[in-house]
Amino acid sequence: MNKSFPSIVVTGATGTGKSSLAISLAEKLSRVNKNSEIISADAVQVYKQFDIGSGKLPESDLAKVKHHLISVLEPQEKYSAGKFGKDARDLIKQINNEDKYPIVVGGTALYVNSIFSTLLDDSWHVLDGESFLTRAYLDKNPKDLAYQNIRRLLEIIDSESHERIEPSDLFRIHRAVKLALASGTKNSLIRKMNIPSEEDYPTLIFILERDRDNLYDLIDKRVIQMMDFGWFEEVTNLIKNHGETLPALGSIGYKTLLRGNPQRFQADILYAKDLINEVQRDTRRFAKRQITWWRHQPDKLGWVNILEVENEIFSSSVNSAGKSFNKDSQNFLLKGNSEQLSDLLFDLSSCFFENYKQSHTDDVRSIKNRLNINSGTYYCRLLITD
RNA sequence: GCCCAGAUAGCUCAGUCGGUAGAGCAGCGGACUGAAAAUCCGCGUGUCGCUGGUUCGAUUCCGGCUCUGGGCA
Repeated sequence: MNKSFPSIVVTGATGTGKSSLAISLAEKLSRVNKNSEIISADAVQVYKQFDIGSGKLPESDLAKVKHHLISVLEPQEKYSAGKFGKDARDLIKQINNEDKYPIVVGGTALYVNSIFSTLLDDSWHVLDGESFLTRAYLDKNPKDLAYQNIRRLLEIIDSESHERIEPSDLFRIHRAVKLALASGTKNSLIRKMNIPSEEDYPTLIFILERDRDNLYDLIDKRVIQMMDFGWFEEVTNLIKNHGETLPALGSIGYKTLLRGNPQRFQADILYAKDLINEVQRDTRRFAKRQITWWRHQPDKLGWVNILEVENEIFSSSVNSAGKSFNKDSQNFLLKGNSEQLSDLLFDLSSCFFENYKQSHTDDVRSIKNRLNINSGTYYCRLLITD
């Protein structure tokens, strides 16, 4: 029997309130004897000691529901979307096997996708950029790291990637070269060999949205709050204990405070304001990138909007909850305040799990038959209005 | 009250010897396949303070008005 492992995902831009919404969802599920556990999909929250700036909820909140993949790595450890995908899939299986319901929560889009979508298969784990060939060629020929040379190298060994990648995107050029050298296979070829695993991981994805002004306002306020909570001291301690080369120190805010002068921050109000403004701006830009991603990603990956498919599973839930939220048929999204949407999340999630449980007895495909649609991934856009 | 300077994009400002305008920052749009809070690409968004005059044509020159700085009283 080819068992599949269903899960709920709560994602969206930073500042939309994913984490607390997920906890309230889990609490509601537990009241009807559906125990759930939360898997964080956040590239910074995985690290210990990155607490304030990564926006981790306080211990008291985290303790309400079992959380995974938060504060599990030492600051100096390396992590990646591929590792996350494997970790998350293992956890989803494990949680399902205990007859519980996994809720994936986080804003790291590639991590979310890596669970059930078209990332590389596990077998490519060996390509960690540490292979013999990679080291032998790239790291011992630093000259070839120079822009022109590495582009030419990519053109020779993988012309398709060379075409596809923006000439100035050194980051991706390096990676394509490393991948090709390490695997002996073209990156572009590997991409074609990807095995989608949606069928094994039927997923209902909630994409949280807010009006732009509202979101930016929340972000600006949250940054100030983080500074009040001692974000600068957090960075200072990280540097003192581990140096300045930690992987997560390159992330938003941390990279700004890394350059900052703590004494001057205390003494010079204008200086402090400049630093804070920069962190706020970077966070806003990040949110904008996330919005762009989630605006287009569902179509690109062929996910199914539950409002566009009037199927028997969701329509009853969507319609019966009609009094507590607004269905915006024009934009295919649901509107409501946090509380209303939390109820809706609960309705749709229990419906999704219930249906799955009934129909997957011996064949994963039966859930599809019942839904009468041909994908394992459904999504729903939720506009939070408070 | 008088004198001087300024008024142009969301902000700071440049510019047009008269032919309806451009930089930085902010912003907006997009990409994204194992570092993704990363990395990269694209886009000026405008009653040139208001109002008369000169002119084929005024944001530009002239007059008046309003506002904002600074100075003198």
